[in-house]
Amino acid sequence: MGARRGQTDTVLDRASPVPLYFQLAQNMETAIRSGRLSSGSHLDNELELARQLGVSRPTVRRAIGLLANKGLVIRRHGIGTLVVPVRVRRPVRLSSLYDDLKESGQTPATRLLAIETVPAPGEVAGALQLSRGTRVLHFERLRLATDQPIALMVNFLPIALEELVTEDALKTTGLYRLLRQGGIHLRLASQSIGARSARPREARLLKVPTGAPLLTMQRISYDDAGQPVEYGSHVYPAERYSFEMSVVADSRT
Amino acid sequence: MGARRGQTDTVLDRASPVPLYFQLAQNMETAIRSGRLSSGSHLDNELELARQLGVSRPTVRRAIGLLANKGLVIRRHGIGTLVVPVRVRRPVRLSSLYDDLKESGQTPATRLLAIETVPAPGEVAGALQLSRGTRVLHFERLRLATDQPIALMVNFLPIALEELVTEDALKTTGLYRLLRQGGIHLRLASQSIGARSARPREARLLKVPTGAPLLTMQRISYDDAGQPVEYGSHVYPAERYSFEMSVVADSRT
DNA sequence: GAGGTTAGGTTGTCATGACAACTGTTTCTG
DNA sequence: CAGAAACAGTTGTCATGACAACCTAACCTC
Repeated sequence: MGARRGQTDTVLDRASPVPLYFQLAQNMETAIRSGRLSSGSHLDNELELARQLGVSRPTVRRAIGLLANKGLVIRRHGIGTLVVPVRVRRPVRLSSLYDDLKESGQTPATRLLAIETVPAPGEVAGALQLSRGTRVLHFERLRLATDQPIALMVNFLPIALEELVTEDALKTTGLYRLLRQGGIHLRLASQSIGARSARPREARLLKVPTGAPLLTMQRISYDDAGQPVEYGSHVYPAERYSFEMSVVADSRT
Repeated sequence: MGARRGQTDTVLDRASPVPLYFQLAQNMETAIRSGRLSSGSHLDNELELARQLGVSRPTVRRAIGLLANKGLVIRRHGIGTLVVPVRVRRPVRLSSLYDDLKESGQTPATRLLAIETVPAPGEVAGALQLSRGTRVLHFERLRLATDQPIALMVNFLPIALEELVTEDALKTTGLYRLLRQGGIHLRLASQSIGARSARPREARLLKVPTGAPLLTMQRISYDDAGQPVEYGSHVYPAERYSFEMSVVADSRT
């Protein structure tokens, strides 16, 4: 016996606080990444999936919509939904380098070079929407992956976060995880990626020749309420770091 | 007389082929960017908006969802939806450099350095899912903004597009616009942003010193059907170019 | 006055139903 | 045999209704 099951051999938990469409999307993503749903194959149609899983079609559509936004599947009007060839992606997102490294199996380490409060320089004050000279929390970290330096990060935060972001905490945890633990939910960031030559101090710290090409990123992060929470200016040795991302075209879905 | 109107002084056209939620999202985006909806202010609640506009709540939600994904508004459960401070954004998207330049008021120009068919190098063959050595269309362009070189772009396309992407067409139009006109809808791209030093030829073309830092981008674009359509390898002089983007955190919306 | 409780308003989730629009195939027609 | 037309199957759009979860502020109680 046992009900006829389709391609998604999953069980949804209606008692869970996690929404059904989200559970479903995760299950499908797992199925795709594990190869249970092979590249290029058609998904069952939406009505059929809804019937199999005992949910409504909008719920199925919403789950598939998430996957489509991630670029894992492609919908085609009149045709169906197909699974995209899986590729390695490191999407640009609001997560910490620490998490990313851990996920990829490397052993991350942090050297805290400085932590102090300073008057905000002009650019920082503008970014954090403070008046110039307001004292802010400033720190500088050197990030290593398997003993090789991969990032030099300078950060400025509003002074109110001084108690949350402490010296000890920074040595063992990434900044974003810290903020999340403190109940601060980052929702939005604007960032700029560029390049320039390594200055002598940077070169020494990152163990590259002076003048070597560096990737640079400036980022301003905002929380739930739209308040700026962090200004970061990071540099990465170009031969050891790059940004991978997948981009989905504006489709009206 | 005249019906009471809320913050979105808009008219929706039910006869238009453009979906209502999309019309609404565009109207709201215009209102936000023009300042008619000021930063930090609350939007009317969803039911109220639905009533004002004569549409259903799901339609309003979908429109607001689009804006939230773009980072223009932030939704807060139990609170409402607020307008995010407007900032200059150049989101990473599937558009052409040509379009971007035109939008920002510069006068773009293109010098076509080469166009020919060649056997696909290994990396290109892999990207386009062809067997190594298959002939592909290859071309190289130098892009200028107000007579200053800002990008050196190398592209490889399947040979089938030879008739669409011609020498004359490339001189006057961007590649992406060309493809769109040819009925090819790009839906997805995976790209990698990095940096390295300028080689002599690149330096000469881009008018920077040899060894100067360059931003690099590799991109593979896929169409509707998930087929790879283009492989591009571009370099930008770091002092004249950077990637601006806004990132929205994974929220379950 | 401080703290907990309640009420009202908001977004979040989910179901059901209906029809439109698009695609590929089959069938019909000339 | 070729082209046009009908058809079946799919995703796209939109409406209505209901309840849950969450936040703020006012109120009540101690």
